[in-house]
Amino acid sequence: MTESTELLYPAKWLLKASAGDRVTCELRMQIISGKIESGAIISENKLASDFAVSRSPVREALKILASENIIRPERMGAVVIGLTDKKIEEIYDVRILIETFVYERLVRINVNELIKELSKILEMMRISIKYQDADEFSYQDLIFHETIIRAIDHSYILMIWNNLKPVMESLILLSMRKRFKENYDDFTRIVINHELYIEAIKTKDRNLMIKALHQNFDDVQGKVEDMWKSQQMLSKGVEQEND
Amino acid sequence: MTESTELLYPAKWLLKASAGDRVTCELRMQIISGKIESGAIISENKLASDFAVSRSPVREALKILASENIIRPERMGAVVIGLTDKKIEEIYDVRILIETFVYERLVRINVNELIKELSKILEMMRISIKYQDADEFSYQDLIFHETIIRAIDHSYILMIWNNLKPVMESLILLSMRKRFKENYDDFTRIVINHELYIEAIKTKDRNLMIKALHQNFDDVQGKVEDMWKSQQMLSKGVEQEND
DNA sequence: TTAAGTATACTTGTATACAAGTATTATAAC
DNA sequence: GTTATAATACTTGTATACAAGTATACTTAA
Repeated sequence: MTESTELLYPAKWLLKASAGDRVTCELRMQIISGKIESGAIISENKLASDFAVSRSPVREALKILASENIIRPERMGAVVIGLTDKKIEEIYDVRILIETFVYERLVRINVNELIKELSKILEMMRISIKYQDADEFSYQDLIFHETIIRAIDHSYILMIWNNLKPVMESLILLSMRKRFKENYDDFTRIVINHELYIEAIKTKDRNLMIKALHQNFDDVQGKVEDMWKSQQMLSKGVEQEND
Repeated sequence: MTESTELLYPAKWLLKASAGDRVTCELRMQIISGKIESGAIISENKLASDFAVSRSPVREALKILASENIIRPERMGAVVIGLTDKKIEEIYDVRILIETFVYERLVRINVNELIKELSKILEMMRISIKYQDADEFSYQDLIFHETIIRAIDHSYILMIWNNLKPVMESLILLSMRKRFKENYDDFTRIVINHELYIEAIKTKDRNLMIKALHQNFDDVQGKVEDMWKSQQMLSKGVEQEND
């Protein structure tokens, strides 16, 4: 078995992280990128030796990935589920669901601080694009949406976001890295989309909000799916020649 | 410190469970019931000796309870957050959110099997009431709603439910036990509410669905809150007696 | 009495050891 | 060759040991 020592998850995001977190993030990336294929059976001992850590942090990682539904624990070993097209659509179902809920709350509160914060993040996104830093851009993109969600101070909506976030993060990382290489023009449009977001929140025009939201997701969803499929092909390309 | 050896979580639900699960469920009940008060600081070592297990299953429990937002890990020890009125309202926000989503899907699919399954569960609920088995009733109540959610085969909506479920379970257990003793008549109304649910799904009348849903939750929400507050008082009263 | 520094008793994170159970493989009987 | 049984090499769950870091308390100096 050929083992690539290259890490998929940004190393700088794990500087102060525990071994458990490192294994969790890296293993998640390997599963979602397709480096570890769906259906594969993984065991704690095997992973522990692969990552050169003990079973303790690996157990922690497997518990988390199981709660994210990308692995399924069985009698002996866990089965890798990974992501399907259907599941990616479902993720965006939930994002639209909670962001719609959030917007309904936002129109009833003062959003001045939020607008300022979002503008700042958008500036950061522009810089990330300028320097072609895909990982930083992904980070800011996620923070943008998280900031909106946090604004309504709703612990269980935030909980849903937190449960969704890691898988989203992996997906977006993989997608953005590819787009920076092959579809650099996409990012101009993404920035415009986010400007629309801010405008919709500022004007508190409900219809504009809904429109911006769906426009963003409908657009992004297709893109992310395409990119993800490409990524799947890419990673499988090495060993797969049929079709 | 006075320690009650009485378990809050139904022992029969943990017959084949691991020590980790046992600690998780019991600790969750102790926090939500108020037996362990909000603001209390808990440490792995202390809990391990309290539950007479090693730190391994305790660590597992704390990770889960932290993801449920009822404890907050800090530098040294974790702080008990527990549930506030606001958080209980938020739980029901999310329940309404996802069940509304689920209903929108249900009107587009065949619900014959679902109706049959729900009718069966409702029968079980009636038996539980007849024999005044609060724990069994709570279980069937949760299963009723979970069955509806599972019917649309949506992994991320189900994930939200699964994240919400344990805390819901604890809340409902505490609420139902109290109501069986003090508000036995409530259950007639609960059964009628669930009959309405089934009818709304069967007829696929969207307005009836929404109405049934809100009627059920608005009603239950107030009740659960009241009962929860009473439970808080109750458990604190007992503790004071023991001092 | 007060302030600073050190000793001690905690804490978590990780590695390792052990027990109990399960799947697989090898062996023996037919 | 086929089937039943035993040996084995795995698996997870739990306990324990150890390392590194942090808060607390005590001691000592001024």
